Amino acid sequence: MTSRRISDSALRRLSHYLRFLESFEVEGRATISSGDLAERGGMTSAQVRKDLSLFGSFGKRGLGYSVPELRARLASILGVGRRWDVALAGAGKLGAALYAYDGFRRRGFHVAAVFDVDPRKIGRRWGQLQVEDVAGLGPSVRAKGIEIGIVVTPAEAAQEVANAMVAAGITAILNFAPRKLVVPEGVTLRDVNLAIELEALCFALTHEGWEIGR
Amino acid sequence: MTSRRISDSALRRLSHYLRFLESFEVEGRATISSGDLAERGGMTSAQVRKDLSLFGSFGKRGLGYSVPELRARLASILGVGRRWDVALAGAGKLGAALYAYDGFRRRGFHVAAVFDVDPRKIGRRWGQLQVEDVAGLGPSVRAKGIEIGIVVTPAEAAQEVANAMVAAGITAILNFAPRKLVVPEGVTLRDVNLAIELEALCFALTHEGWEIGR
DNA sequence: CGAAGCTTGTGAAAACAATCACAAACTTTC
DNA sequence: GAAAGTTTGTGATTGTTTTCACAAGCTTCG
Repeated sequence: MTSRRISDSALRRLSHYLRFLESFEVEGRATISSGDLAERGGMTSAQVRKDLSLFGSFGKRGLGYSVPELRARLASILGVGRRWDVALAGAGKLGAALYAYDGFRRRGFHVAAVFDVDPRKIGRRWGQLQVEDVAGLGPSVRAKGIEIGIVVTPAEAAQEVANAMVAAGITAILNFAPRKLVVPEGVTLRDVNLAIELEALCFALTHEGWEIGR
Repeated sequence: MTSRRISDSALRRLSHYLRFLESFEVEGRATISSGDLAERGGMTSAQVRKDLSLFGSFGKRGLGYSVPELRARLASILGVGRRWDVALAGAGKLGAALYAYDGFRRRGFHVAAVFDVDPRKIGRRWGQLQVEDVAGLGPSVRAKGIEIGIVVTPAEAAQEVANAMVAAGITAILNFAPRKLVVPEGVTLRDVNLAIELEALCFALTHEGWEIGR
């Protein structure tokens, strides 16, 4: 196992490149230069090339990159070519919004199970699914071979739910609860904290003239 | 105004410190050291001190920081002491979830207007509010003195809505649409792109042994 | 084919961010 | 009130990420 490392910013940029390439492909473009990609995303061409060079050399000097090839390579690098089954913990409004979010489906993310503690919610139909009791998260996740968990519970319940996910073999968690979760080594955790994003906006409004870096 | 600069990571950490201090204050703690804060947030004490020192010296050597004082200082630095009025563009499921999200309200963010293009949605009651026609965004935002915009439209509509917000004088935008928005100098834009977060998880699942930095 | 024109891939340099380490200043203890 | 113990604030150092800059390789054109 060659243990290497990529910065979060670089990883995000790869996702952006993929999106740009998809739209360029729809427009029927055959090749594209690092400069074009950079312009589209507001970065520099050197950065695009450095990012891509982390994973090999896909371009042709004098010509650029083949749009379909690079798109396929990026998809494969990011691991989005296939369907990923996702478990949603928390059948509230945010959970429902994510469940219905078309962008996920289009990217291959498929909500395969929804859990909640609330007896009034358990058993309700969500499309093809039925909201399950979070007490049965482990067996259900294992049975369905789910690999990704999304935590959309209130802050108080988040850690417990994350523990259950980890115990069920999930090694990738996206957390929306405004609480710092602790997960064991080997489990990838990402946080989306809406309050923090808004606070950054407040900061900008309050400190005109300050620049917020990278 | 001295134009300075703060890194995005440092700004996020300030938000975290604020949250930690609030919970420490509830627990009745009078003072706290940089080491305690660091432990709570999984960073180093030197980092905590460096972050805080960007805005002054609030601590007492040998003792640490006064919890209520530092809490107040951070709130003031971040600009969260007051109420902020927010315009929500997009009355879909995600918009509804954000509207109902209690974490916002508790932090002083108050949705003061909701907009949509869909005639079936326009006019519907959302709590105290009524969904307005996005065509009237400018006047309504101006009349209500709204300073923060949240874009929760489909990708295709996002840029147009952002333009309208900017034209209406909004200088801070939080964008949930999976589309890179272009805003003029002086407007702060932050993106929350759920697909990108999930793709980062896929990357981790696909590349076991790779580390995702900072 | 040879020259002109692009564009990649990548070492080297620069910019930026995190950590170290320690003097200075305070508190507590005896 | 002196000594021991804490903890801050910050220069210096180390580590990471971005940008620069250019040789090498490919395409196009006459």
